[in-house]
Amino acid sequence: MLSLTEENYLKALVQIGFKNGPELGVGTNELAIFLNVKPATVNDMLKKLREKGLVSYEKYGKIQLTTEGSRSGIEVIRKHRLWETFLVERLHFNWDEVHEIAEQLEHIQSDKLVERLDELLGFPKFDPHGDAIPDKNGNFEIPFRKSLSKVEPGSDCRVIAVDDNSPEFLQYADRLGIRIGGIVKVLSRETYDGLTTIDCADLRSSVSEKFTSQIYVVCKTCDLGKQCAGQLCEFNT
Amino acid sequence: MLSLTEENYLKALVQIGFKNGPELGVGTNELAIFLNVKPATVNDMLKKLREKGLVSYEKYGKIQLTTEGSRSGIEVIRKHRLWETFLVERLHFNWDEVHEIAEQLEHIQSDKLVERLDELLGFPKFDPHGDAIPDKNGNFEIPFRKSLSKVEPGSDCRVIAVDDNSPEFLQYADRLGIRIGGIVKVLSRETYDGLTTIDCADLRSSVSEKFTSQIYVVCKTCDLGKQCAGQLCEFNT
DNA sequence: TATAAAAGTTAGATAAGTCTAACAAAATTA
DNA sequence: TAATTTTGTTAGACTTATCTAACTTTTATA
Repeated sequence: MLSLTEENYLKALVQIGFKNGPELGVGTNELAIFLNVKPATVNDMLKKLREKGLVSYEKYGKIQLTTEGSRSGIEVIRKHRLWETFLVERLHFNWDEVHEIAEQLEHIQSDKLVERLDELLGFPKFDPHGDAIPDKNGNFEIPFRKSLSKVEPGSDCRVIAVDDNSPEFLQYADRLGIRIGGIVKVLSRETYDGLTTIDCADLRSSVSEKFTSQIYVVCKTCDLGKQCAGQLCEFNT
Repeated sequence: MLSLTEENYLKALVQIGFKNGPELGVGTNELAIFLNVKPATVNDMLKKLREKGLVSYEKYGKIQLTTEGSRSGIEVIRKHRLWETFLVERLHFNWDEVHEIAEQLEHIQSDKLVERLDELLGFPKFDPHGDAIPDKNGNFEIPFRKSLSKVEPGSDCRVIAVDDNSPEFLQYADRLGIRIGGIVKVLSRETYDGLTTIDCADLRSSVSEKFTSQIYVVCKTCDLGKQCAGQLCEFNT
């Protein structure tokens, strides 16, 4: 049985692995910054997780999840994303309100509860931020996608995910008319600083690269999270 | 902000108050047994709760909840019972499976979540065990009711609540055909040991006083949790 | 390659919630 | 009412997860 804290460490390691590639391993400092604790704290916890067979690492080396550690971390992510989906779809929360609550709900211990929740929601593959929900075996779809910051001016695209779940970011996105499944027209981009002008839901906005890099899109004829059939898709290159 | 442990102490004090009458106060040992910890532990926690203005007690005296402590304890009970109702009504759990999970869910911090859940469920007044669910102001109905162990042989009655939420008890009740809202015919009772013979859902059973004392009923023509109009109700005396 | 910077480790401390063992007060009962 | 039992308290210790400060190893750079 894992403590809440242990679950958070494993979840963090999985999440950092998603970003950097799991084969690279994770450093003590990196994990400390991610979890907002001190490196010394991470070091202590690592010894405990290693004892339990959840991570492998040697002194001054990189941290790697074991199969078991990865399984547990992915399970926490599965629960988080299922609860977020429940909160938005069944309790009518906005997408910027659910992250904090799901941070609590993800630690509820009951396999049966998770399976029933999954069933209630119709076995969703993506959560309200467009992130893939692992199934009960830990498998999930990694859809073809592109960062909005890399889309050629002149293209129309469909938002399928956002990479920042903070209320600040999500409320800003809301104000610009950006939502999962919505169409964004990329009008132009400054070469100097990457500032991009977009049309979205009848609103024209100029947005920073910091912002556009957090948004993932597919071509506008792609279905949610699915690559276009054939070679016609402009994103498929 | 209360810790999970503090919430459990306050909830326990409210629950013991429901049983004994809140005006009596609660002893250190009694609370320790209820929470399955040692009296020394309770003593320490009491000092902390007193510091926070949640309980009042003097050395060697009885513990009393303050208004604020009572409000917090009732809120935890509200959340517990709403989650139990959700688990049974929306996720199709049996009544014997929900207590443990609700023990975890009751500590999720989000007022908005609780209100939305209440709304989703249609502002229920009773949970799957027949216990009253406090509303958002902490008010709840205390229905007129009688213990099955005190019902006169020859009477027909309707089960409205059970006082033991353990899986063992609830599964036993299930096997005998007892459920909230169901009719029980009391056929006879031994004066020696209180053993009662009942008919329920076409099953005849003999059940101990330990068992019948955990079951609350109204007269069979009473609606769930409501006293009969007029003076005709046989329980209304 | 020598040195400075960054990353990682160790030792010792703290707070929350728990325990045991010893003791003190209150309640019961002989 | 005196003795015994029950109830409640205190002191000191343990565990988990965290910290700071000092130190070591690795990496980057001048």
